[in-house]
Amino acid sequence: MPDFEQELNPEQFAAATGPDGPTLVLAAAGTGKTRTLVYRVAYLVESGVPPDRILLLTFTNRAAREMLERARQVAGPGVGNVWGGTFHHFANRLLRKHARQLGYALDYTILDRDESVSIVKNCTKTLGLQSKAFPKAAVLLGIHSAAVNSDADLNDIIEARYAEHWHDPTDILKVLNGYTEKKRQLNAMDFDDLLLNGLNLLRQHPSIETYYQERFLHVLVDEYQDTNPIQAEMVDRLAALNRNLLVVGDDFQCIYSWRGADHRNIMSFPDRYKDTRVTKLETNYRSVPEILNVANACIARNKGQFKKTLRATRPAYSKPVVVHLQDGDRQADYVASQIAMLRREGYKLSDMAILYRAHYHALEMELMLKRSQIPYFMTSGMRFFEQAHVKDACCMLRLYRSKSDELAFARIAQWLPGVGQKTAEKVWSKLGGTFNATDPDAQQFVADTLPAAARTGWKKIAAIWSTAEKETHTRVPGDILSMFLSGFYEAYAVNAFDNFEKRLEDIQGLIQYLGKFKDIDEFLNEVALFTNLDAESDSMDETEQDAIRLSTVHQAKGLEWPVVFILWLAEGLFPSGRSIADSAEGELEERRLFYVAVTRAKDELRLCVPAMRINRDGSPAFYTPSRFVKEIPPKLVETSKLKRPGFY
DNA sequence: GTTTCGGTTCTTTTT
DNA sequence: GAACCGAAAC
Repeated sequence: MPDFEQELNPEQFAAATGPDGPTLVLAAAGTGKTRTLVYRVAYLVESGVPPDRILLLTFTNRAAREMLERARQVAGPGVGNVWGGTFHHFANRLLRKHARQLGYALDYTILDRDESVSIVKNCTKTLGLQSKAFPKAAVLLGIHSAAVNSDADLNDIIEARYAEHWHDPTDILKVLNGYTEKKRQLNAMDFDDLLLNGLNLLRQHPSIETYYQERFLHVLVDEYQDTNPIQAEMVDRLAALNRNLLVVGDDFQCIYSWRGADHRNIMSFPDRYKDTRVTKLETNYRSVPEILNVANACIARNKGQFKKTLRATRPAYSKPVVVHLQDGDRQADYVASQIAMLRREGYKLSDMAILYRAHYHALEMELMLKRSQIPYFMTSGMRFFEQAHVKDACCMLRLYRSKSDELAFARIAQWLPGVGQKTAEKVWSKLGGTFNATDPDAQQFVADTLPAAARTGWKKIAAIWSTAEKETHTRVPGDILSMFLSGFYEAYAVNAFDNFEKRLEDIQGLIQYLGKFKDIDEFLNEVALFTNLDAESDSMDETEQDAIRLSTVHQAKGLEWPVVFILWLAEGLFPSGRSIADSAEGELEERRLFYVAVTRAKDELRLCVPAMRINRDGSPAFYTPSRFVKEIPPKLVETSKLKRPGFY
């Protein structure tokens, strides 16, 4: 039995070893929130709670994995049976078991963004509504998603968004109803459906709800400030019987309200659970006091929050530096030279991170790192599993395992010359909506139905499934993809992509990655939910090299580095122009985002304030410094103006 | 009727 | 880069 009292500070100890019942842990940044959760899980297991009756909901799958790994080190191997993961992941797990109750087949597919967009586009076209004046598919999906995630009425959302440019909601509703129907027909769910259906399972089927209420003796929720109403209701329902609900969060760090997160969930928690024990974690172990001073000054401007003040434990070090720069290139120069300097001081590249508001803000920085041959990791805007070639490979597996995956069929068919969307649709309807990839007759039928130019290619693809089926007892999942590469895709990729080498390497990486799964189905059931961070921490790259991290602030949530650079602190960029235009709430959330960025840093913080940016068309745009920089009391930072490159 | 190709436009944040 | 649109090519 570990000595909890010795390994935790009094605040953490109280939270980790507290009695049953509703508990709210207000954990300011860097106060050992993860540590507390880890020890709470370990404590529960040590106290005799069966691990598989504990549910730990986290913001990323990686966070759950890391916490459970650490808890295992404290409390032993049994911890591995704790249910852990994101809300989407958990809902998926329930639905893979019970989706029939809601009218889905259990092998439903999960639609990613692109697939959702193209379905909505088709609906718009079918209804004859496409025009310049009609909202684009992505916008429609945004409305739909906002309605689902904030548990609001579509009409209200439409009214709020189109207060100025009024759209008749009937057409929008028509399209979105079409989208819903099509998803049903495809036996598919989008990300929002996972959450909503997961909740509906509990709402509509008392026996299922009771089963899980009894099953989970303890429910723990991380990053509770970023839950939306759907997620909050799901948690409330799951914990309703045993009432052993422990939520951890920091209202200062609520940065996802744009996707329905409502920090009122955390604010009102003590009201909803009258006997809540509230523990505050305010002792910060992460950052030097100079950084905390900046963070505290920043967040003090946001009113209406739980009062928390970060208390420093580390000795004084040096003040964060505000650097005024001419433009993005100078900014990149500056950061590169600082990296070199800090490395000479003994920091590793993996001790440093470069954070920014939006992916495209990293452009000059990335080029500079490439030129200087400084290795970097970047979770780019495009996710690994959303890239065309990776989806191609996945569809190959999907159609092998499913007889009704229209989307996978259509994707595969369109690799073939002379086949586009229409032809793919026709063949699929002639198949009667079902296709068995390993059935020679079905393969032949498709060959006969396709245009002549497509037949050679089709036979190559079909042969892969047949071979896989025949030799399946000796083969691991990745082997199908190896055959796919050599038997078809390499030749295809060379003609289809200019950077085909990179893409083929990615598929090789995917083949490696598949080795982690029991079988193809286990992989396919969850692939749509994998994020870059998940894939990365599973080290898809076999080379674990020292590299600097480039990331959006959102993706940096929960992480920390000794050295942090924040780029593009200019009005309109960070804070983002769109956000502050949207509503008064926008500025508050941007400020919380800045707070999150600042509190990632342990030792060194550099705030970069460029004055100019070259637009895409080559014209210059001039910027004033970010309000968040101007708000910092001058005595809390060092300020330097860099005029000429080379003199840092 | 479909597919393919080439030129144009625009980047918030993500499960 | 990649999504969109219009026009050429099949």
